[in-house]
Amino acid sequence: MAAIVTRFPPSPTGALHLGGARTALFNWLYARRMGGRFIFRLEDTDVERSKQEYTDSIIEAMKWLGVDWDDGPFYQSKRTEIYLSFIEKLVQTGKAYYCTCSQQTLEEKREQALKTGGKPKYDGLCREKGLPKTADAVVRLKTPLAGKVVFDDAVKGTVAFSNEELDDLVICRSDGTPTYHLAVVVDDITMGVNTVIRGDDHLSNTPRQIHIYQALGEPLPLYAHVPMVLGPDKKRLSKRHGARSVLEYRDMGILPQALINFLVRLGWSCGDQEFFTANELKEKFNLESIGRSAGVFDPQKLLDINGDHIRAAKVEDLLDGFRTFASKQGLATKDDTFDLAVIETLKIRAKTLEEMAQKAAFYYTDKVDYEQKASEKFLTPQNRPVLEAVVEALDGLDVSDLKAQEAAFEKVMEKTGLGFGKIAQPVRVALTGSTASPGLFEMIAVLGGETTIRRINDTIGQIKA
RNA sequence: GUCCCCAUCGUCUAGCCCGGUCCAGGACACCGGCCUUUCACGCCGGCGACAGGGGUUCGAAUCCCCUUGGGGACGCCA
Repeated sequence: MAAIVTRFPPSPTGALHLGGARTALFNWLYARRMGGRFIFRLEDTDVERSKQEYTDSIIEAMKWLGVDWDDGPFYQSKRTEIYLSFIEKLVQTGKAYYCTCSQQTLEEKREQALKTGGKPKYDGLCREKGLPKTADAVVRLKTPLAGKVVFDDAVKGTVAFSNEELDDLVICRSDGTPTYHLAVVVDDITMGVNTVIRGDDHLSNTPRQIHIYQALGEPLPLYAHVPMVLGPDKKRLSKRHGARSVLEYRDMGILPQALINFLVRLGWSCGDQEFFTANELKEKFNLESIGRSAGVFDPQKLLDINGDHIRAAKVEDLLDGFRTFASKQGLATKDDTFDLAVIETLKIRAKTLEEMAQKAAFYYTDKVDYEQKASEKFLTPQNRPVLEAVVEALDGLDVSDLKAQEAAFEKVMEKTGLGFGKIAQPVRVALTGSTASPGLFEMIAVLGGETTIRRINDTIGQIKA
């Protein structure tokens, strides 16, 4: 059996969004799983809407996700001659013909047909005219008038379309450029693509493309039409649903492996397993377990799985990302040892890298900002002696020794007659400004004895007697 | 309008192909509780679904039909 060849062919008319990213992932994973090849191609035949900046951002997104391709990127805009030769061949063999119907006439006919409840399809006016090539002529494919197109889709099963539903589609525009259907088919044929995994919005385009394959006498690829990704309102994902671009998720502090995990699990399953690494996916992904119905994108679940991936990651692997977000928030991070220790205390508490950096702010500040509620509740005159006792107990102590810290706090408990919680909270607020933070001992160990004592003394100084 | 696709908890899904082990399992969210120095993590428990109607069958979430609902396509866009 021939090696599997898949491809991801976005059109650079916008950024890479979640739906597209999932399609890319499926194709990539399937090629990897089958030991095949994965091709990356840019369908930029729409000169009006295609932009270089979109191409750049799509590539950036692919790289960020770690989706590597074996061939490409290919640009359709550079392959015009190839398409033209195929179009020529189709005309030559009588499988296609020139058509001079004006766009306006066509548009009117379409509207008329829609109004009277008919099918808005081309009426085949020029089909048998044998028109010569002229400046404003388009080329249309001669679609079979009867019979049906039947194909076995890897996710939808057997799908059939009656040819009577289809019309003679334009394969070459009057300006001489090929249309989408022609270009895709020619590309897939010439690039050896034999497995087409794409959104099921293409399902009804498939019979048209099959006709092109057949007119060319080429074998069909295996089709796998995956269901759409919908927004929370059950509508197709679009700009209205908030953050769309893959890169925006990166900028929110989502880990690429988490986004991959999330996206693949949206529409594909492996029993009850929820957590996957990319490598695991390369071994397990298959076409059979792709679901048949559309799925709603749930940001909450993305956050949750991202938290799982943060927790599963080694602190070293989180370092760069953490620093990016920390500096974005104006934090001056320190040396590796310190920052790594910070991450260690925060990784089970953060759903995103952004959140982690926010929670880390107190580690890097000189002046702690006390939350008003926390301050009112815990930085009270009654707690002043407690804080003084803590300073005394911690003075000169090696705080990296958690056992020693514990012993020191026990001394404070004895001296004040208070439970640990009563002592910990004021200290926590003094150190972080907040009532919620990492564990007291681990935090003090990271901060160091000197900083800890200085902060508590600062606090004591601010408590009104 | 026509054609195509789809239909299990609010959401992602397992189960469906090869009917009985499913008065339907897991996860997110939500609600309790435990753990505990706070928060979080973790653990335990709760809430919560086979769209409706007909068949077929001893028996249907699983097979068939219809209805309804949702999505998609119908371009000299991709």
